[in-house]
Amino acid sequence: MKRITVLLAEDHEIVREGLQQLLLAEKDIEVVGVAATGRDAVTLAKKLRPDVIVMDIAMPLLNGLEATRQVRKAIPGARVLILSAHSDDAYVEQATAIGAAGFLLKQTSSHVLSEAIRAVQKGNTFFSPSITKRLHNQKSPAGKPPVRKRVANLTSREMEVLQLIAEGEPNKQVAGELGISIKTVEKHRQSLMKKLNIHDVAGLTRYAISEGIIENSVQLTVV
Amino acid sequence: MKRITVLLAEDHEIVREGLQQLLLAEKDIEVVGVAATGRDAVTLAKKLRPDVIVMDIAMPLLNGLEATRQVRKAIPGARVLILSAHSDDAYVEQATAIGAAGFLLKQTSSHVLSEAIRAVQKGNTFFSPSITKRLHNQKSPAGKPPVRKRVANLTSREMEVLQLIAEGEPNKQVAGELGISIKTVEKHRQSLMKKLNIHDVAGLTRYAISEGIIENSVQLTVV
DNA sequence: ACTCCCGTGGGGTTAATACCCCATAGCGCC
DNA sequence: GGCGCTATGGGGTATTAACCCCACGGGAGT
Repeated sequence: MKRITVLLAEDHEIVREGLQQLLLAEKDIEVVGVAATGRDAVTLAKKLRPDVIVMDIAMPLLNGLEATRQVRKAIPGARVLILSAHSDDAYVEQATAIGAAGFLLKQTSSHVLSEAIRAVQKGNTFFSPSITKRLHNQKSPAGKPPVRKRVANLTSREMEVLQLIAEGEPNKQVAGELGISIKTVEKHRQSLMKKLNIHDVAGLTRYAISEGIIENSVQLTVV
Repeated sequence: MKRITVLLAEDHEIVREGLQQLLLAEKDIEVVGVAATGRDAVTLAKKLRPDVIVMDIAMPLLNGLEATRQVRKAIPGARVLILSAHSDDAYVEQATAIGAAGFLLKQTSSHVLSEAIRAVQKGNTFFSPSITKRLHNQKSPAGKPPVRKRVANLTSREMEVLQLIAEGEPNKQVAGELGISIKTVEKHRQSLMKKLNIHDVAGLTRYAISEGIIENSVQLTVV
């Protein structure tokens, strides 16, 4: 029997290994890779080509939604199952917009995880029951649902840079992690500042938090 | 052999069951109860009297720190191991102040969890390495109380400056509004950076938001 | 009385940022 | 083919931030 290969992207190691342990009990599922950042998730997804990618949203360096976008750009058929602690409408909406195959809340029962993975692998979609319910409630045909367009008109690269800025990284470090020159980072920085009409780091950080690009109070003090 | 009895308090079911699965592999540890809210944790702790309580901070109804306080009030000898995604100094300080036996970050390796449980059960304390390091940097005596200084307690002036920084004002503007010199603003800035162990504007902004010093949702487009 | 801390300022250095100029290459689109 | 956009880089400059040094006066403890 061919087992379903899974890439697990979740930044908290204890949680990640817990999930791995859970999936270990499923005989038809095999975790072939794990990632602690969105960037690693993208890299490993290209390399391993797993059947399903289980992707947490709140991750350092590159958040799960942006990582999903990049993965699906590189591998159009990739099946991504979003795993999130929060069920903000903006998250769900973005997830579906970028072609995520499912959206699972962390507060749902754990045995649902394997079900969702199987469903997604088959080409179906899988959303947490509470989310499905809410989507239906909101599917009012009347008027205009406040469908806020993504995040301004930022490009994928600008979103990446924005996240790293909001996580407190100086341009030099951003450049190193993205493998580009400081000048290019500066360019992206200025572009997104112009687009957002926000011209200081504090404002960008507040924006990133309010848009869910990063979690509130991310402590990245490596020290 | 008497196994160490553990009460697991964590609101996200998937994560909780993952942890449970992890602990299932440890032959000397037995999870005798689980709780999804702080209130349940307190109730179950009184009823089950476990050797160790593993307590997440972010939980509905009653957060983990407050739950810990109540548990230790009812059961003075209770051993509580705090489990948190964030390592804010304020959290750590509060945790030690209310008599938590340990503080574990979710981003530490999972096998540390069982080690920490064993240490705590024996009456020792257990803190994540990175936290220990930081506590030492803040020059606490090597004695029993790991910390006694008010770590995150800023002076009112520092609080003022922090708010203005987080709102995106440069030092010059802050100085103007407070009617003091730029040099003094710089001084306050450095003082609070040292106290919070946060050394960039983005981090200060995140901290200010997480502490409720400024609002998140509002866009302060002063420019 | 004496120390500790707070608030107030000044002097520096080095690094980083915000903002201009410029260019090349690739891509989709009409 | 040209147009717009994206991403990549380089050259500047002026401002700001982060981090040292130093000082003085005034309250609050002990």
